[in-house]
Amino acid sequence: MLDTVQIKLEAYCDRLALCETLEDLHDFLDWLKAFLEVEHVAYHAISRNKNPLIMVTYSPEWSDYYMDEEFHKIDPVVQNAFMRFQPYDWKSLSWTTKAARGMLAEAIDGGVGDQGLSVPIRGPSGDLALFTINHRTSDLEWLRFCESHMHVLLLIAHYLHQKTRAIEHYGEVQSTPSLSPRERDALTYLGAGRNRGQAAQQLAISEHTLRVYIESARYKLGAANTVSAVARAASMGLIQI
Amino acid sequence: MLDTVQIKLEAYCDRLALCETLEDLHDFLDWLKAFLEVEHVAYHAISRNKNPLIMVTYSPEWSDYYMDEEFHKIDPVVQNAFMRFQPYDWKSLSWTTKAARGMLAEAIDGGVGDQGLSVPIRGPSGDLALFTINHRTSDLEWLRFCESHMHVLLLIAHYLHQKTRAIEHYGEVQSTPSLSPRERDALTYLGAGRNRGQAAQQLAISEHTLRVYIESARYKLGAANTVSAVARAASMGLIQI
DNA sequence: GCAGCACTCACCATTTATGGGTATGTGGTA
DNA sequence: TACCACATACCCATAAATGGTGAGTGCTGC
Repeated sequence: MLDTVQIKLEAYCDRLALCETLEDLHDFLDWLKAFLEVEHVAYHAISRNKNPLIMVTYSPEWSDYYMDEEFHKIDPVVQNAFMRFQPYDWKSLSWTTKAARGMLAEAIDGGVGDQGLSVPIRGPSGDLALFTINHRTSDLEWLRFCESHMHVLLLIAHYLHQKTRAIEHYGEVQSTPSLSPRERDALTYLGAGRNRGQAAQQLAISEHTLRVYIESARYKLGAANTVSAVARAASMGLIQI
Repeated sequence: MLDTVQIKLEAYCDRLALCETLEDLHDFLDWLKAFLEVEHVAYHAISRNKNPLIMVTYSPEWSDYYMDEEFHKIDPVVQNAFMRFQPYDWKSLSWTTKAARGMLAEAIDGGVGDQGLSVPIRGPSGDLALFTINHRTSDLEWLRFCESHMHVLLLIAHYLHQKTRAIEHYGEVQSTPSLSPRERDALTYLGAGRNRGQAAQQLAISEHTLRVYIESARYKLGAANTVSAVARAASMGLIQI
């Protein structure tokens, strides 16, 4: 494990720049694992417009078993990704439920190290990814490693996610539609729990007019109904609930 | 303007660590402006549970005018924050609309530099902030500055946002409710545009049962109706649309 | 072991939303 | 200047959601 903070980010970025496909990225993770001198690195991406993307250096057996068992639904590491901003140590998570403890035990049997640090990364439209480093060492040494590498790990996670987005064409496909002010207003009031009558009253327009906005927004968002339209607008950040 | 990449992040973090209130943070921005040797720095935070938080080193006149005119609704810099992952140069934005061009002209009259770089930062629950540096110089010099400081600016933005979240107690106050798996499933299908009958069918449960989940989720989320519940869950990131 | 929570199923009357069609004036953009 | 997107307004038949009430099983943490 590296003892110094001075990991050459240039070397990292240069190596990352060589990647053009997901296979390249997978090779890159192996390289990164050696570069950081940790036992495993992992990258999980969750995006609404794409299938989940998982790239790990864990054994295929453990990965497959993890997915078959749908462990992501109980894994505190994954669950916390939705709530955290700062990178978090696996030891800081709540492993109280029986299912979580069982999974952890199986993971360690499957070759996963007991020390882990996960870096959440967020992009537009609810785009969420998790970059994880995993190792097997003493608590003290791990703590020192994490503290001294925090800056670098944040940047590594950011650039890795950026590269993945570029390869997967995340930015292009999203094409966040632009809603008119009135359409935003309409969806905002509906999202706040008002029904159409109340929303129309608060916007000082007729309910009929309000409906035009809703349907227009629904069309723009490609939503099948009002619920979906409001949900999409909310998750895209087009409206604030 | 600094010519080298070697800004001491330690100095930055040490200075930031001294901040305990929003006033401190405002002073910090002034310090940071001098530290980076740029004309202005700005921080805008948008969170659904909080009032928008704006801290800038622009003149109070321009800031007030900006808010009075609600320029954020037409400002391409702000609008792009919702769609971008990477830091973006103001020149890369679309200034085609008359309103945007007019605002830009007024901004420059108001003391804002013509060169700008904005760094979007995202936290949990749709939490979005924007860290901006602003200057008045040649395109070439600005480009070199931005390229050479990209790493540092990303980290500065991250830590600044982290500090702001800590001071504003973003993470604590939110108290994101925890939905049961079935409740999440129910809201997810509804958010995807299914009606209750379809959602129930896909979950292989009766429509009556589905309703129990919806109402339970609505109660947990404090939502007045289904639309609001789905919208809140979506904007909190509890479900993926 | 018990309390609590998650999950499952059922009915009925009332309120609300939806889909589809049609029309006009205004503002900005190409 | 021609066109397009936006904002405004209306009707009607059908489909869907809501509110209130009740009850049983199984797992889990204290």
